[in-house]
Amino acid sequence: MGNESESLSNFIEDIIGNDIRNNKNGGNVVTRFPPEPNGYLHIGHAKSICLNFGLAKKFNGRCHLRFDDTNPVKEDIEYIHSIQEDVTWLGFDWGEHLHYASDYFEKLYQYALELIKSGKAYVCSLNADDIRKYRGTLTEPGRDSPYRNRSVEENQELFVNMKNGTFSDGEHVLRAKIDMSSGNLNLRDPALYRIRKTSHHRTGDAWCIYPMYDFTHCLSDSIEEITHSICTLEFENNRPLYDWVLNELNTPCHPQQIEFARLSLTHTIMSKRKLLQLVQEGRVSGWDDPRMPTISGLRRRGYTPESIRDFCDRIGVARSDSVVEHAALESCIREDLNKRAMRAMAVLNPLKVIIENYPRDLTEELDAVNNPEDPEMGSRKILFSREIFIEEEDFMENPPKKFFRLFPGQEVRLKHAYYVTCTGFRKDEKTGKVTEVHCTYDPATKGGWSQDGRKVKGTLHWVSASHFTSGDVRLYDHLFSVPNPEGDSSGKVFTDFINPDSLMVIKDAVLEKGLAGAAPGDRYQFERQGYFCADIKDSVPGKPVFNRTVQLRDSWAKIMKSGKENE
RNA sequence: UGAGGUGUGGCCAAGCGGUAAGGCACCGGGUUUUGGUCUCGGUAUUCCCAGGUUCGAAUCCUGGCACCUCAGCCA
Repeated sequence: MGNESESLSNFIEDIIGNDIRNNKNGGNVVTRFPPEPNGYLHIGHAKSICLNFGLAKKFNGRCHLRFDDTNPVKEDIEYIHSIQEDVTWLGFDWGEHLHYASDYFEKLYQYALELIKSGKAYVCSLNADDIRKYRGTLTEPGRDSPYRNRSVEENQELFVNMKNGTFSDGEHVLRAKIDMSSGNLNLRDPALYRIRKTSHHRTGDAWCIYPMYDFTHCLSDSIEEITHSICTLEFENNRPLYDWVLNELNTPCHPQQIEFARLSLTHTIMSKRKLLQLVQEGRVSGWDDPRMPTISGLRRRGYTPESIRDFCDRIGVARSDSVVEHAALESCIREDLNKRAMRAMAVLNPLKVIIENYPRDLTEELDAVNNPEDPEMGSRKILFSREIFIEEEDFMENPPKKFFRLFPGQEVRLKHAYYVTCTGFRKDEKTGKVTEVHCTYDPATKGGWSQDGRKVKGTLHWVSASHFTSGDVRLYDHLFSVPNPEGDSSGKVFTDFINPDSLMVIKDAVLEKGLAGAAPGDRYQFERQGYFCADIKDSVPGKPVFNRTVQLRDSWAKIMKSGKENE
């Protein structure tokens, strides 16, 4: 890894660079990636992972993986496993620094006691509804809770009893005593601890009170001696609270919170809640459905870690809200796979071609280059015979202008094989569908070359009709048919925009024989079509199943499309 | 109408007072046994708007406008 060229520096690197120059934090750089284990990681997280681990690498520091597991009702061990797998797959290593906020529960509890002792926190016995009413609104200040002035002793006793399970959920809450009239609502005596009589996936029933994000995150950062705590823009309003907690308490250090814009991608969604909904409602096959923007979905789709890292590099890091076009992601995987994917021929919608002057009982072995971009990948043998399959769309009875594939009288090249000329075809009288095409071949063009210098405009991929393997091919498209599925202008919800054609399954496609040996996860370019990956769950040698990662650029399709639009 | 942010081509994004990088997308030429790749060229007289400072402003100042975030005992 790491062959990505050093991307242009961003504002965060500038800040850290300055800090190092000023010997802040003794010149150390320690970052962290702090996911909550309540869902699978997605491409937006990849941006954060690349940023945090990338910064650590660039400045010779380290990056921790820390699970922000303070809400047992939403979290699960399954997510802890998947997150570690995904970060590792992306190519990053947290070394010894795998941490859990839950490991700090005791320390956090002591800090809370300290805050109570100094009169900066109190137990509030208002119910959730009343707390909201007392909070005021965006434009009106809030009012002090009637419990705001309980004595330190009373607060201590109450809090200890909260911890001991004396009370039930929602009866009390520990609050910071800050400023009920602050313009920043986060400072209007935010809740620090709540009672939750739920077992935690790691601490079991050891606790019945759980700390809130604002209390936990800054202290966890400080405990781990994080120097730069990087998060997304929506936490900007929480920064004053982050700083308040660290200022009021006696902590190891005071990390600097820096916010950047989260990633949005067109034609998909990034909300974990909505992705979970897609999974739960069975709209997709799971978190790792190849249409999902999750790391596991992209992996199954055939994306490489390198391509995702390159993408994160290209999109940059800034503070303005942005929506990156999905085409930018596709460009990255095409560039990567063009260089490394083995070529193969596969016919998705077969149309039989009979080469009339080719001997009936002859089978030839022909050489096919594995990757024209990389001679070191060598070549393979492919089988040719009198009857072959070509792509249905590569033949037209009445072609439009500039169609240089097969049609009556036209000569084309069969890739790696021969020049053939169409002499006729058969059609189903009822459907009007072409059922077979007849050609003659020129024996002097073996390999696809003509000694007489005769040029041919079209080159088709093909597979011998008596030498092939069959397998299912899954053609994926955008999960959503509109660029911004979140748009609720017309009262529609995101599921209304699900693309009904996001998955098209081709049963028993005609595949070059060698493809029978594809191992799960193997990636190929099917000539003239796109990049495909043998499914890591469903593909087995001998009966392969391929997922289309991305199509090749198709300027012919573009011409046809714009032609239709201009009609 | 409170507080905090952001506005540079279709989409990202550099730029930090010296005369608009780069990528994606798009358009056109060339090469090509993938209508792929590669390659060459084109695409912002202008940086949300209006004033001002300056020899000189996307960069500094003033005033507007637009958009985003915040009223969970979620993170």
